[in-house]
Amino acid sequence: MAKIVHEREDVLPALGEVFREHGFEGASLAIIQARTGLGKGSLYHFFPGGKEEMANAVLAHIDRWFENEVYRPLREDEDARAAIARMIASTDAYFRSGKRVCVVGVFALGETRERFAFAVGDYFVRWREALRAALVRAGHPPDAAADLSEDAVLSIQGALVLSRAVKDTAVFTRALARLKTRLGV
Amino acid sequence: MAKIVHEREDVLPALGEVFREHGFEGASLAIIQARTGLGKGSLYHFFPGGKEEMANAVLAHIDRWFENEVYRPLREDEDARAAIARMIASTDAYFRSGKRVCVVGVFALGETRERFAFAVGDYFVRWREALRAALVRAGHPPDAAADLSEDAVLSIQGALVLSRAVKDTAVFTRALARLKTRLGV
DNA sequence: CGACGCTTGTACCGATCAGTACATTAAAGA
DNA sequence: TCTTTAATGTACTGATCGGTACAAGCGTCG
Repeated sequence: MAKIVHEREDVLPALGEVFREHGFEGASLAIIQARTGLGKGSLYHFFPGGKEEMANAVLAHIDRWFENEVYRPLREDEDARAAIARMIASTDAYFRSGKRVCVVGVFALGETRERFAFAVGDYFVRWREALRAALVRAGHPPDAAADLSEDAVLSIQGALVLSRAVKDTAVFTRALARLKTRLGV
Repeated sequence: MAKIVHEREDVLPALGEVFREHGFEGASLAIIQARTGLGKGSLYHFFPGGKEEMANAVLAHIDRWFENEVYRPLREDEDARAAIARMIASTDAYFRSGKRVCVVGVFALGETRERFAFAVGDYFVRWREALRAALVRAGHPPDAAADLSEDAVLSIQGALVLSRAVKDTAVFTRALARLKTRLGV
C-alpha cells in the first residue's frame, strides 16, 4: 500500500496553503487530504495531534522562514538599510505581490487566535521589534523607529486585506512602495 | 409558542457579532441561535435563504451604517477636514478602539470572499473613493489624495489585524493617531 | 530470504453541520 | 369572538465533521 515514503516536512507547504485559503476551521480533513495527497492514515501518523498539531507545525514552519529571511537579517546585518530593503523584497516575494494572504493574519482575525495565541502574537511582535532595531541602527530616532516599525508591519497586513478585498494586487505593490520611502530605503 | 414578535432588523446586530467573531463558515446555526435567541423556525422564517441570506443582510446593514456615518459626510460635507476628522472618530467608535474586528475584512481574507465578492469589494472601494474626494476638497493634490486615501483604509484594516494579534488595543489607537496627522486633521 | 517497523488505505465512530417539514401558538383585523 | 396570518419550537433529514482502529502493504536491515 505505502507507495511513496513521505517526510513530515514535505507536506508543510501544502498544509500551509490549505490553512491560508480556508483558515483553521475551514480547513477540513477532506480538503487537507486532497491537497497533500495523503490519506488520513498518513496524516494522523505524522500529526498524531490532528489539525491542531498540523496548524502548529505550519506556524512553526512559517516562523522559521521569517526568522531566517527577515527578522535575523534585520537584527544582525551590518548594513541596516540594506536589510530593510531586503525585508521589503522578501515580503513581496513571500506574499506573491499580494496574491497570497498571511496565515498568521487569518488566524489572528478569527476565533482561532485564542488557540494559537502565542505563535500569532510572537510572529508580529518579533517582526515589529526586529524592524525597530534596524531602523534605530539606520539612524532613526528611537521614538520614530518604534512608530515606523509598527506602521510598517500593520500596513503590510492591511495591504493584504485590501488587495484581496478589491481583487487588485496593485494595491499591495503601491503599499510596499510607500513603505520604502517612509522607511528611507 | 410565539412569545415575542421579532423584527428582522432586530437580529442584525447580534447576527453581525457572530459573523465578526467566527467568520462565515465558523458561524454555525447553533451559535447563531444562541446569540440571537431565535430558534431555527424564526431564523428561516426571516431568512429563507439561510446563512447566506443572513450574511448578506449583515453586510447590507454594515454598508448602510458606513454610508450614512462615514462615506456620505466625506463626500458631501462642506467642511471636508471636519468630515475626515469625524471619519476617524466614527471608526474608533465603531471598532471599539480595536476590540472589535471588521466583518468585511474577515470575509475578505477567507474563501468566503468569492461568495460575497461584490459587497466586500464595494465596501472598501467606496470608502477609499469617498476619502479621496474629501482629501481633494481639503486641498490635497489629486495624486497625493489617491495615495493617502488608500493608505488610510488599508492602515485601519491592518491595525485591526495587528491589535488583535498582539492583544493590545493601543496599537489601534496609535494607528488612528498617525492617520490623523497624515491626513492633516 | 525473512522479519520487523514505518507508512498507508479503509471502514467506522459519535457529533455536528445546514436545512426542511410541520404543527402549534400568538398577534391583528373584522 | 372568530379568522387569518405571522412567528415559533421540535423533530427530523442526509451530509460532513474530526478522529480512531486496524490490517495490509512497503522498505530496510539482518
